[in-house]
Amino acid sequence: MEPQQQQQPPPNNEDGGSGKGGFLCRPSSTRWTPTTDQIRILKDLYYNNGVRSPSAEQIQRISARLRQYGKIEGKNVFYWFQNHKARERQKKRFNVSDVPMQKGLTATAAWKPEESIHNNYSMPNITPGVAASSSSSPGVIPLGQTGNCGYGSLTMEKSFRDCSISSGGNGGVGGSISPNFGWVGVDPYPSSYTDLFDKRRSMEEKYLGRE
Amino acid sequence: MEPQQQQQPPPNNEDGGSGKGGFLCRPSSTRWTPTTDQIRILKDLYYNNGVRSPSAEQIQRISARLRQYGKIEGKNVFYWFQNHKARERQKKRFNVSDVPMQKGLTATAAWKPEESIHNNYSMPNITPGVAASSSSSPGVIPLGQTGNCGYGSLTMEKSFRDCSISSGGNGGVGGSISPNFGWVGVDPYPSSYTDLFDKRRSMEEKYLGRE
DNA sequence: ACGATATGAATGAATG
DNA sequence: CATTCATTCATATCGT
Repeated sequence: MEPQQQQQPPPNNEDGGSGKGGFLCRPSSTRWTPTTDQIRILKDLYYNNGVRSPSAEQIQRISARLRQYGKIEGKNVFYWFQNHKARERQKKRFNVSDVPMQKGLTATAAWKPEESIHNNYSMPNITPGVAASSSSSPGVIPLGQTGNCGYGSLTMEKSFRDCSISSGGNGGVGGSISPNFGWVGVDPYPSSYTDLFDKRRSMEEKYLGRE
Repeated sequence: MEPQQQQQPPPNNEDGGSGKGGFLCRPSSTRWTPTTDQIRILKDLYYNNGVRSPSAEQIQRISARLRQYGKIEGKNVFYWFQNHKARERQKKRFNVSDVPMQKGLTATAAWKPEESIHNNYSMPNITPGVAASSSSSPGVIPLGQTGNCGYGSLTMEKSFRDCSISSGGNGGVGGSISPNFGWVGVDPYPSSYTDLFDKRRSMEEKYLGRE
Protein backbone atom coordinates (compact mmCIF):
# COMPACT_ATOMS: atom_id res chain seq x y z
CA MET A 1 0.00 0.00 0.00
CA GLU A 2 1.11 3.41 0.17
CA PRO A 3 4.25 3.96 -1.47
CA GLN A 4 5.39 0.94 -3.07
CA GLN A 5 6.43 -1.25 -0.48
CA GLN A 6 9.00 -3.62 -1.20
CA GLN A 7 10.22 -5.77 1.41
CA GLN A 8 13.13 -7.41 0.10
CA PRO A 9 14.10 -9.75 2.75
CA PRO A 10 11.46 -12.22 2.73
CA PRO A 11 12.40 -15.49 4.01
CA ASN A 12 14.94 -15.34 6.56
CA ASN A 13 13.69 -14.26 9.77
CA GLU A 14 12.51 -17.64 10.48
CA ASP A 15 13.64 -20.22 12.77
CA GLY A 16 13.82 -18.08 15.65
CA GLY A 17 14.72 -20.33 18.33
CA SER A 18 14.85 -23.49 16.55
CA GLY A 19 17.96 -25.06 15.61
CA LYS A 20 20.93 -23.88 17.32
CA GLY A 21 21.41 -22.84 20.74
CA GLY A 22 18.01 -21.80 20.99
CA PHE A 23 17.66 -18.88 23.06
CA LEU A 24 20.30 -16.63 22.04
CA CYS A 25 18.38 -15.05 19.44
CA ARG A 26 14.95 -14.33 20.33
CA PRO A 27 12.21 -15.31 18.16
CA SER A 28 13.50 -13.05 15.62
CA SER A 29 10.83 -10.65 15.33
CA THR A 30 7.95 -11.16 17.41
CA ARG A 31 5.69 -10.37 14.72
CA TRP A 32 4.96 -11.69 11.37
CA THR A 33 6.41 -9.76 8.56
CA PRO A 34 4.64 -10.64 5.42
CA THR A 35 6.62 -10.98 2.31
CA THR A 36 5.58 -9.23 -0.78
CA ASP A 37 4.35 -12.39 -2.28
CA GLN A 38 2.25 -13.11 0.68
CA ILE A 39 0.77 -9.71 0.57
CA ARG A 40 0.17 -9.98 -3.06
CA ILE A 41 -1.78 -13.12 -2.60
CA LEU A 42 -3.67 -11.84 0.34
CA LYS A 43 -4.73 -8.82 -1.55
CA ASP A 44 -5.67 -10.88 -4.44
CA LEU A 45 -7.93 -12.88 -2.25
CA TYR A 46 -9.33 -9.85 -0.66
CA TYR A 47 -9.97 -7.80 -3.68
CA ASN A 48 -10.28 -10.17 -6.47
CA ASN A 49 -11.97 -12.89 -4.66
CA GLY A 50 -13.87 -10.98 -2.16
CA VAL A 51 -12.55 -12.86 0.74
CA ARG A 52 -13.02 -10.82 3.79
CA SER A 53 -13.55 -13.04 6.68
CA PRO A 54 -12.23 -16.41 5.86
CA SER A 55 -13.34 -19.28 7.91
CA ALA A 56 -11.04 -21.54 9.74
CA GLU A 57 -10.59 -23.89 6.90
CA GLN A 58 -9.95 -21.19 4.50
CA ILE A 59 -7.47 -19.73 6.80
CA GLN A 60 -5.72 -22.97 7.00
CA ARG A 61 -5.57 -23.31 3.32
CA ILE A 62 -4.47 -19.82 2.78
CA SER A 63 -1.78 -19.97 5.32
CA ALA A 64 -0.63 -23.22 3.92
CA ARG A 65 -0.29 -21.69 0.57
CA LEU A 66 1.36 -18.62 1.80
CA ARG A 67 3.80 -20.62 3.71
CA GLN A 68 5.57 -21.24 0.52
CA TYR A 69 6.66 -17.72 0.59
CA GLY A 70 7.68 -17.48 4.11
CA LYS A 71 6.81 -18.31 7.58
CA ILE A 72 3.26 -17.72 8.46
CA GLU A 73 0.72 -18.94 10.88
CA GLY A 74 -2.95 -19.13 10.73
CA LYS A 75 -3.45 -16.29 13.02
CA ASN A 76 -1.52 -14.06 10.77
CA VAL A 77 -3.95 -14.65 8.02
CA PHE A 78 -6.78 -14.19 10.35
CA TYR A 79 -5.52 -10.91 11.60
CA TRP A 80 -4.60 -9.74 8.23
CA PHE A 81 -8.09 -10.01 6.97
CA GLN A 82 -9.50 -8.54 10.05
CA ASN A 83 -7.27 -5.60 9.93
CA HIS A 84 -7.54 -5.02 6.30
CA LYS A 85 -11.23 -4.99 6.43
CA ALA A 86 -11.43 -2.91 9.52
CA ARG A 87 -9.10 -0.35 8.17
CA GLU A 88 -10.86 -0.04 4.97
CA ARG A 89 -14.01 0.63 6.81
CA GLN A 90 -12.44 2.91 9.24
CA LYS A 91 -10.92 5.01 6.63
CA LYS A 92 -14.20 5.40 5.04
CA ARG A 93 -15.69 6.20 8.30
CA PHE A 94 -13.82 9.23 9.19
CA ASN A 95 -12.69 10.33 5.93
CA VAL A 96 -16.09 10.75 4.68
CA SER A 97 -16.53 14.28 4.42
CA ASP A 98 -14.52 16.74 2.91
CA VAL A 99 -17.11 19.23 2.77
CA PRO A 100 -16.78 20.89 -0.47
CA MET A 101 -15.45 24.13 0.47
CA GLN A 102 -14.95 25.51 -2.81
CA LYS A 103 -16.53 23.76 -5.58
CA GLY A 104 -16.03 21.01 -7.84
CA LEU A 105 -14.05 18.08 -7.04
CA THR A 106 -15.34 15.88 -4.61
CA ALA A 107 -13.64 12.86 -3.67
CA THR A 108 -10.71 14.29 -2.25
CA ALA A 109 -10.68 11.76 0.20
CA ALA A 110 -9.49 8.44 0.72
CA TRP A 111 -6.09 8.06 1.86
CA LYS A 112 -5.48 4.64 0.76
CA PRO A 113 -7.93 3.32 -1.54
CA GLU A 114 -6.17 0.56 -3.07
CA GLU A 115 -8.65 -1.66 -4.49
CA SER A 116 -8.78 -4.54 -6.66
CA ILE A 117 -5.53 -5.18 -8.10
CA HIS A 118 -5.82 -6.61 -11.39
CA ASN A 119 -4.00 -9.70 -11.31
CA ASN A 120 -1.64 -10.35 -13.98
CA TYR A 121 -1.78 -13.96 -13.80
CA SER A 122 -4.21 -15.29 -16.10
CA MET A 123 -7.31 -16.26 -14.51
CA PRO A 124 -10.13 -15.98 -16.79
CA ASN A 125 -12.65 -15.74 -14.22
CA ILE A 126 -12.58 -15.87 -10.63
CA THR A 127 -16.11 -16.47 -10.39
CA PRO A 128 -17.78 -19.28 -8.73
CA GLY A 129 -16.04 -21.79 -10.72
CA VAL A 130 -13.23 -22.01 -8.45
CA ALA A 131 -15.03 -21.29 -5.41
CA ALA A 132 -17.59 -23.85 -5.97
CA SER A 133 -15.30 -26.69 -5.89
CA SER A 134 -13.59 -25.43 -2.95
CA SER A 135 -15.18 -26.56 0.15
CA SER A 136 -14.13 -30.04 0.17
CA SER A 137 -11.16 -30.45 -1.82
CA PRO A 138 -8.38 -31.26 0.36
CA GLY A 139 -5.18 -30.97 -1.26
CA VAL A 140 -6.04 -28.43 -3.70
CA ILE A 141 -6.02 -25.00 -2.66
CA PRO A 142 -8.75 -23.22 -4.33
CA LEU A 143 -7.43 -19.86 -3.89
CA GLY A 144 -7.48 -17.47 -6.62
CA GLN A 145 -4.94 -19.06 -8.68
CA THR A 146 -3.79 -22.41 -8.05
CA GLY A 147 -1.06 -22.63 -10.42
CA ASN A 148 2.25 -21.50 -9.59
CA CYS A 149 2.90 -18.17 -10.74
CA GLY A 150 5.62 -16.54 -12.39
CA TYR A 151 4.43 -13.12 -12.50
CA GLY A 152 6.91 -10.59 -11.80
CA SER A 153 6.42 -7.92 -9.43
CA LEU A 154 3.12 -6.55 -9.13
CA THR A 155 3.02 -3.12 -8.07
CA MET A 156 -0.36 -1.95 -7.71
CA GLU A 157 0.23 0.87 -5.56
CA LYS A 158 -0.85 4.17 -6.55
CA SER A 159 0.41 7.42 -5.67
CA PHE A 160 -2.02 9.36 -3.86
CA ARG A 161 -1.80 12.60 -2.26
CA ASP A 162 -3.77 15.14 -3.92
CA CYS A 163 -3.03 18.65 -4.32
CA SER A 164 -4.53 20.16 -1.46
CA ILE A 165 -7.20 22.51 -1.69
CA SER A 166 -5.86 24.51 0.93
CA SER A 167 -8.30 26.95 1.96
CA GLY A 168 -8.15 29.20 4.73
CA GLY A 169 -6.53 32.39 4.52
CA ASN A 170 -6.19 32.84 0.97
CA GLY A 171 -8.36 32.75 -1.86
CA GLY A 172 -7.06 29.47 -2.38
CA VAL A 173 -6.43 27.84 -5.49
CA GLY A 174 -8.64 28.94 -8.14
CA GLY A 175 -8.03 26.02 -10.22
CA SER A 176 -10.03 23.39 -8.61
CA ILE A 177 -9.07 20.76 -10.90
CA SER A 178 -8.85 17.38 -9.60
CA PRO A 179 -5.58 15.84 -10.16
CA ASN A 180 -6.52 12.80 -8.44
CA PHE A 181 -6.69 9.71 -10.33
CA GLY A 182 -6.10 6.24 -9.52
CA TRP A 183 -8.22 5.55 -6.65
CA VAL A 184 -11.35 6.45 -8.25
CA GLY A 185 -13.89 3.89 -7.95
CA VAL A 186 -12.93 0.41 -8.57
CA ASP A 187 -14.00 -0.96 -5.48
CA PRO A 188 -16.47 -3.51 -6.25
CA TYR A 189 -15.61 -7.02 -5.98
CA PRO A 190 -17.78 -9.70 -7.21
CA SER A 191 -18.73 -10.50 -3.77
CA SER A 192 -20.31 -13.61 -4.85
CA TYR A 193 -17.69 -15.72 -3.48
CA THR A 194 -18.35 -14.99 -0.05
CA ASP A 195 -21.58 -16.67 -0.23
CA LEU A 196 -20.37 -19.62 -2.01
CA PHE A 197 -17.44 -19.89 0.12
CA ASP A 198 -18.79 -19.14 3.32
CA LYS A 199 -20.61 -21.88 4.89
CA ARG A 200 -21.21 -19.95 7.93
CA ARG A 201 -22.18 -22.88 9.90
CA SER A 202 -20.80 -22.40 13.23
CA MET A 203 -19.27 -19.40 14.53
CA GLU A 204 -17.02 -21.11 16.85
CA GLU A 205 -15.67 -24.14 15.42
CA LYS A 206 -12.17 -23.28 15.33
CA TYR A 207 -9.67 -24.97 17.30
CA LEU A 208 -8.19 -23.45 20.18
CA GLY A 209 -4.58 -23.79 20.20
CA ARG A 210 -2.57 -21.95 22.59
CA GLU A 211 -0.54 -23.73 24.92
CA MET B 1 18.05 -7.64 15.69
CA GLU B 2 14.85 -7.11 14.32
CA PRO B 3 14.35 -8.42 11.00
CA GLN B 4 14.90 -6.48 8.12
CA GLN B 5 11.60 -5.32 7.76
CA GLN B 6 10.07 -3.70 5.04
CA GLN B 7 9.34 -0.76 3.13
CA GLN B 8 11.54 0.91 0.82
CA PRO B 9 11.85 4.39 -0.02
CA PRO B 10 10.40 4.40 -3.33
CA PRO B 11 11.07 7.25 -5.48
CA ASN B 12 7.91 8.74 -4.72
CA ASN B 13 8.09 12.04 -6.05
CA GLU B 14 4.73 12.35 -7.27
CA ASP B 15 5.07 15.75 -8.44
CA GLY B 16 6.46 14.24 -11.44
CA GLY B 17 3.20 12.62 -12.02
CA SER B 18 1.63 15.77 -12.84
CA GLY B 19 4.95 17.19 -13.27
CA LYS B 20 4.73 19.53 -15.96
CA GLY B 21 1.25 20.18 -15.30
CA GLY B 22 0.56 23.70 -15.57
CA PHE B 23 -0.88 24.36 -12.28
CA LEU B 24 1.18 24.22 -9.36
CA CYS B 25 0.38 21.56 -7.18
CA ARG B 26 3.09 21.39 -4.84
CA PRO B 27 2.00 19.00 -2.36
CA SER B 28 5.48 18.04 -2.72
CA SER B 29 5.67 16.47 0.54
CA THR B 30 4.11 13.21 0.68
CA ARG B 31 3.09 13.64 4.14
CA TRP B 32 0.94 15.99 5.98
CA THR B 33 2.75 18.75 7.63
CA PRO B 34 0.58 20.33 10.18
CA THR B 35 0.53 24.03 10.42
CA THR B 36 1.14 25.67 13.69
CA ASP B 37 -2.46 26.49 14.04
CA GLN B 38 -3.45 22.98 13.45
CA ILE B 39 -1.04 21.79 16.00
CA ARG B 40 -2.19 24.34 18.40
CA ILE B 41 -5.70 23.15 18.12
CA LEU B 42 -4.80 19.57 18.26
CA LYS B 43 -2.86 20.04 21.39
CA ASP B 44 -5.56 22.05 22.84
CA LEU B 45 -7.92 19.22 22.28
CA TYR B 46 -5.49 16.76 23.58
CA TYR B 47 -4.44 18.52 26.69
CA ASN B 48 -7.20 20.80 27.54
CA ASN B 49 -10.00 18.68 26.49
CA GLY B 50 -8.56 15.37 27.13
CA VAL B 51 -9.23 14.06 23.74
CA ARG B 52 -7.04 11.13 23.20
CA SER B 53 -8.74 8.82 20.87
CA PRO B 54 -11.37 10.64 19.00
CA SER B 55 -13.98 8.59 17.34
CA ALA B 56 -14.82 8.75 13.75
CA GLU B 57 -17.29 11.51 14.09
CA GLN B 58 -15.02 13.54 16.20
CA ILE B 59 -12.29 13.05 13.76
CA GLN B 60 -14.47 14.32 11.04
CA ARG B 61 -15.33 17.36 12.97
CA ILE B 62 -11.85 18.05 14.01
CA SER B 63 -10.44 17.65 10.60
CA ALA B 64 -13.13 19.81 9.18
CA ARG B 65 -12.27 22.47 11.60
CA LEU B 66 -8.60 22.19 11.05
CA ARG B 67 -9.07 22.36 7.41
CA GLN B 68 -9.47 26.01 7.78
CA TYR B 69 -5.87 26.25 8.55
CA GLY B 70 -4.58 24.07 5.88
CA LYS B 71 -5.00 20.88 4.13
CA ILE B 72 -5.80 18.00 6.30
CA GLU B 73 -7.61 14.76 6.16
CA GLY B 74 -9.25 12.57 8.61
CA LYS B 75 -6.44 10.18 8.77
CA ASN B 76 -4.09 12.90 9.74
CA VAL B 77 -6.09 13.66 12.77
CA PHE B 78 -6.44 10.05 13.53
CA TYR B 79 -2.78 9.40 13.33
CA TRP B 80 -1.93 12.51 15.16
CA PHE B 81 -3.81 11.45 18.21
CA GLN B 82 -2.60 7.98 18.00
CA ASN B 83 0.93 9.03 17.77
CA HIS B 84 0.77 11.69 20.30
CA LYS B 85 -0.71 9.43 22.80
CA ALA B 86 1.61 6.63 22.05
CA ARG B 87 4.67 8.73 22.25
CA GLU B 88 3.69 10.37 25.38
CA ARG B 89 3.19 7.06 26.91
CA GLN B 90 6.32 5.71 25.49
CA LYS B 91 8.30 8.47 26.90
CA LYS B 92 6.75 8.05 30.18
CA ARG B 93 7.53 4.47 30.18
CA PHE B 94 11.12 5.20 30.34
CA ASN B 95 10.76 7.99 32.63
CA VAL B 96 9.06 6.03 35.21
CA SER B 97 12.19 4.48 36.36
CA ASP B 98 13.31 6.95 38.86
CA VAL B 99 12.09 7.15 42.28
CA PRO B 100 11.58 3.60 43.01
CA MET B 101 10.85 4.53 46.49
CA GLN B 102 7.95 6.40 47.58
CA LYS B 103 5.36 6.50 45.12
CA GLY B 104 2.79 8.55 46.68
CA LEU B 105 3.44 11.89 45.45
CA THR B 106 4.73 11.16 42.22
CA ALA B 107 3.92 13.78 39.94
CA THR B 108 0.61 12.65 39.10
CA ALA B 109 -0.55 13.93 35.99
CA ALA B 110 2.19 15.98 34.89
CA TRP B 111 2.67 15.60 31.35
CA LYS B 112 5.58 17.41 30.27
CA PRO B 113 4.43 20.43 28.65
CA GLU B 114 6.57 21.05 25.81
CA GLU B 115 3.87 22.01 23.65
CA SER B 116 3.00 25.53 23.10
CA ILE B 117 5.63 25.36 20.65
CA HIS B 118 6.42 28.09 18.40
CA ASN B 119 3.36 30.01 18.28
CA ASN B 120 4.05 32.63 15.88
CA TYR B 121 0.59 33.33 15.01
CA SER B 122 -2.01 34.82 17.02
CA MET B 123 -3.60 32.97 19.74
CA PRO B 124 -2.70 33.92 23.16
CA ASN B 125 -1.92 30.60 24.49
CA ILE B 126 -3.57 27.53 25.44
CA THR B 127 -2.31 27.37 28.84
CA PRO B 128 -0.43 24.28 28.59
CA GLY B 129 -1.60 21.59 30.66
CA VAL B 130 -0.41 20.97 34.06
CA ALA B 131 -1.31 23.82 36.14
CA ALA B 132 -4.32 24.94 34.47
CA SER B 133 -6.86 22.47 33.75
CA SER B 134 -5.90 19.50 35.64
CA SER B 135 -6.63 16.53 33.73
CA SER B 136 -8.28 14.51 36.25
CA SER B 137 -11.40 16.36 36.52
CA PRO B 138 -14.04 14.46 34.87
CA GLY B 139 -16.15 17.42 35.15
CA VAL B 140 -14.64 19.47 32.57
CA ILE B 141 -17.04 20.22 29.96
CA PRO B 142 -15.84 20.02 26.55
CA LEU B 143 -16.82 23.27 25.31
CA GLY B 144 -18.08 23.46 21.94
CA GLN B 145 -16.42 20.62 20.51
CA THR B 146 -18.82 17.88 20.76
CA GLY B 147 -16.76 16.36 23.24
CA ASN B 148 -18.38 13.48 24.67
CA CYS B 149 -15.95 10.81 24.79
CA GLY B 150 -14.11 10.34 27.87
CA TYR B 151 -11.26 12.45 28.42
CA GLY B 152 -9.50 13.22 31.45
CA SER B 153 -9.21 9.64 31.91
CA LEU B 154 -5.62 9.58 32.23
CA THR B 155 -5.74 6.00 32.83
CA MET B 156 -2.80 5.14 34.72
CA GLU B 157 -2.90 2.07 32.73
CA LYS B 158 -0.52 -0.56 33.13
CA SER B 159 2.65 0.34 31.62
CA PHE B 160 4.84 -2.53 31.78
CA ARG B 161 6.65 -4.32 29.26
CA ASP B 162 10.05 -3.64 30.28
CA CYS B 163 12.71 -5.46 28.73
CA SER B 164 13.98 -7.54 31.35
CA ILE B 165 13.47 -10.91 30.17
CA SER B 166 16.02 -11.10 27.64
CA SER B 167 17.68 -13.79 29.39
CA GLY B 168 20.72 -14.44 27.57
CA GLY B 169 23.51 -14.31 29.91
CA ASN B 170 22.26 -15.21 33.14
CA GLY B 171 19.99 -17.48 34.57
CA GLY B 172 16.68 -16.35 35.16
CA VAL B 173 14.66 -17.56 32.51
CA GLY B 174 14.08 -21.11 32.34
CA GLY B 175 15.31 -22.41 29.23
CA SER B 176 12.07 -23.25 27.81
CA ILE B 177 11.92 -21.12 24.96
CA SER B 178 10.20 -23.30 22.63
CA PRO B 179 11.47 -23.15 19.24
CA ASN B 180 8.05 -23.25 18.10
CA PHE B 181 6.78 -19.88 18.64
CA GLY B 182 3.70 -18.56 17.38
CA TRP B 183 1.32 -18.18 20.03
CA VAL B 184 2.13 -21.39 21.44
CA GLY B 185 5.31 -20.60 22.97
CA VAL B 186 6.31 -18.06 25.35
CA ASP B 187 6.40 -14.63 24.35
CA PRO B 188 9.31 -12.51 24.86
CA TYR B 189 7.40 -10.40 27.14
CA PRO B 190 6.27 -11.65 30.38
CA SER B 191 2.72 -11.39 31.07
CA SER B 192 2.09 -7.93 30.23
CA TYR B 193 -0.88 -6.20 29.18
CA THR B 194 -3.64 -8.52 29.37
CA ASP B 195 -3.47 -9.18 32.93
CA LEU B 196 -1.30 -10.69 35.38
CA PHE B 197 -3.91 -12.62 37.05
CA ASP B 198 -6.22 -13.78 34.47
CA LYS B 199 -4.87 -15.71 31.71
CA ARG B 200 -7.47 -14.88 29.30
CA ARG B 201 -6.37 -16.53 26.27
CA SER B 202 -9.30 -16.59 24.17
CA MET B 203 -9.15 -14.52 21.21
CA GLU B 204 -12.00 -15.24 19.10
CA GLU B 205 -10.59 -18.29 17.82
CA LYS B 206 -7.24 -19.53 17.23
CA TYR B 207 -6.34 -21.11 14.12
CA LEU B 208 -3.33 -22.93 14.86
CA GLY B 209 -1.58 -23.73 11.80
CA ARG B 210 0.85 -26.24 12.77
CA GLU B 211 2.19 -28.26 10.16
C1' DA C 1 26.00 17.91 3.59
C1' DC C 2 25.22 14.75 7.21
C1' DG C 3 23.45 12.94 11.65
C1' DA C 4 19.99 13.18 15.20
C1' DT C 5 15.58 13.85 16.57
C1' DA C 6 10.63 14.57 16.02
C1' DT C 7 6.80 12.97 14.09
C1' DG C 8 3.61 11.27 10.25
C1' DA C 9 2.14 6.82 8.42
C1' DA C 10 1.39 2.01 8.36
C1' DT C 11 0.33 -2.25 10.16
C1' DG C 12 0.57 -6.56 13.13
C1' DA C 13 -1.56 -7.94 17.28
C1' DA C 14 -4.98 -7.73 20.75
C1' DT C 15 -8.92 -6.58 23.46
C1' DG C 16 -13.85 -5.49 24.30
C1' DC D 1 -16.50 -5.66 14.20
C1' DA D 2 -14.57 -1.46 16.39
C1' DT D 3 -10.83 0.31 18.99
C1' DT D 4 -6.59 0.42 20.86
C1' DC D 5 -1.58 -0.57 21.60
C1' DA D 6 3.04 -1.31 20.13
C1' DT D 7 6.50 -1.12 16.71
C1' DT D 8 8.58 0.18 13.04
C1' DC D 9 9.42 2.74 8.72
C1' DA D 10 9.84 7.19 6.34
C1' DT D 11 10.67 11.91 6.38
C1' DA D 12 10.55 16.67 7.70
C1' DT D 13 13.19 19.59 10.41
C1' DC D 14 16.82 21.14 12.97
C1' DG D 15 21.57 21.18 14.74
C1' DT D 16 26.31 21.27 14.04
